[in-house]
Amino acid sequence: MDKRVVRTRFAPSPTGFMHVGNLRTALYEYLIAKSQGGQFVLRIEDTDQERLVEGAVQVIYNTLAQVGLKHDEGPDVGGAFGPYIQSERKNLYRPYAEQLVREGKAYYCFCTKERLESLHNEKEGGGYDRHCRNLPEEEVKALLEKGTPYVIRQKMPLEGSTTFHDVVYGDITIENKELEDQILLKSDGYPTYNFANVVDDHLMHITHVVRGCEYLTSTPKYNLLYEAFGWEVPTYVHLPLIMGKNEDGSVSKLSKRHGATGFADLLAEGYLTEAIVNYIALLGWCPKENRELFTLQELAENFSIDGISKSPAVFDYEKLRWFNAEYIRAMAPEAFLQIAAPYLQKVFGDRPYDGAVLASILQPRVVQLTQIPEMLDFFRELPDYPAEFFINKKSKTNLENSAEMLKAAIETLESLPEWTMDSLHETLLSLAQRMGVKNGTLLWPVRIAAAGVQVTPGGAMEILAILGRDEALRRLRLGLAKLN
RNA sequence: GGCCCGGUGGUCAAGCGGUUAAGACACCGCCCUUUCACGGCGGCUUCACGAGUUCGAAUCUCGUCCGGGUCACCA
Repeated sequence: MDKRVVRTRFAPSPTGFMHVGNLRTALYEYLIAKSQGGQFVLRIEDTDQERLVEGAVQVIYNTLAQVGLKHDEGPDVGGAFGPYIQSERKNLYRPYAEQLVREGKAYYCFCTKERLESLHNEKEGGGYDRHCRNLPEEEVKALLEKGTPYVIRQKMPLEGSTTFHDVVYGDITIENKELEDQILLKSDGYPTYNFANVVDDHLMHITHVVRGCEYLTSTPKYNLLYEAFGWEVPTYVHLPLIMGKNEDGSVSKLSKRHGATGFADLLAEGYLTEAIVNYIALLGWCPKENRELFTLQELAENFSIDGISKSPAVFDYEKLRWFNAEYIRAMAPEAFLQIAAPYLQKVFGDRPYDGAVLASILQPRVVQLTQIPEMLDFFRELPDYPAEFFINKKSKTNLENSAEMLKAAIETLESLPEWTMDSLHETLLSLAQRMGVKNGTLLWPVRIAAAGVQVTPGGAMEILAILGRDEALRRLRLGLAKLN
């Protein structure tokens, strides 16, 4: 394999839930690879047999596909370094672990979970006491022959320190005495995440290990493993965490209590895929150029590792909403109507509606698609409203002239040959002119009568157009009746 | 608690020894206007603190404080 080719991997464990933090990691991994003409690999890390979730792998495939993070290799698309699911690689890890045992860099540990637990409870922060680190060879052999369950642990150096380099955080040094003799192979024969990760990243020729910075302090263990095997250490890229704001003003790792944190949750709340991607790309990364709107393609063209920030970023739903609104406004009306269809269905049912007019009033106003039904509810059914709604100071309307306006409007509109935005527009404006009143004086009562609410998306003409002649006229007459 | 990382407005952030310390979101005001939006214009708020180094520090060093992460047969 050509060493110059950048290869990154997204290595999620299938939990059935795509947290935005994970999604951002995947995005950056993709962008780092693609911005340098590299390859992006998907690997499923399902070594925890107790946590398997049905259908979870499919969620990963679907999310990546929907977001547009196309992987070059993976369980579903194949590749030269498969299999890409760790459970299918199970037998491959043991020889590596045993190699380290032979070389004196790892050892069998027969301690029971109970012992470890009590150890944990006894002295706080104690950790494993390396009880089995120096068991006599005969004893190990005897225990092994008896079939005693065991794990394989890595022998950490007792003294000195380990320094590694991270592209975003620089050199980081950790005292070796802080490092626990971590488990490589679990008693069920599966490797631990840490071990499988190193072995697979090496075998799959991953050049850049990109992950959240919660792994920063365990990175020396990785390096020690690479060293033990004599493998080349990858480039580390640790990402700042995404935080959520708590009610008391403090922040902590973004979690459910902060609101929607899953990609699917965000979609259900009416956010667009492109807006989510654009927003999370900017959470912890800043482009050279001072701009914010990027397609995935444009992100790949502009991404560079030195723009990654060191400090944690608070997930701001307000900003996400702004991105969403921007994307909605930028859509072609047809495309907008298509994604809005399920929400429009709630309002109009099977009734036909003028899509063009609807899109024109909705697109500048909708921030989250989920707002649509509420925003348009007055179309579904005319609300019961008080006559006082007709009184508006700025439009110079009162109960008397509102009746007058409605009467005139009804008469004019009844004979309107064509019920379109253009003709409504022209007719109503010229009517106001003829009556010698400002536009608002005529249009306020018309809009109130047509909608039955004081605040509406769009103006009187749009509402009339969408309502259609019969319903529009019916509502205007109802309004007039309210004033007599 | 030990260790690790961070700290520019409420939030995301630019900045890499000399700037009037960008920009965006949010908020406030004005304009536009057919209500609400959109759009336009303007405003508000920031270098955590203290010592150094330097002619000069948001930028470099140290300390303090604050915040976060991590200490599993989870990943």
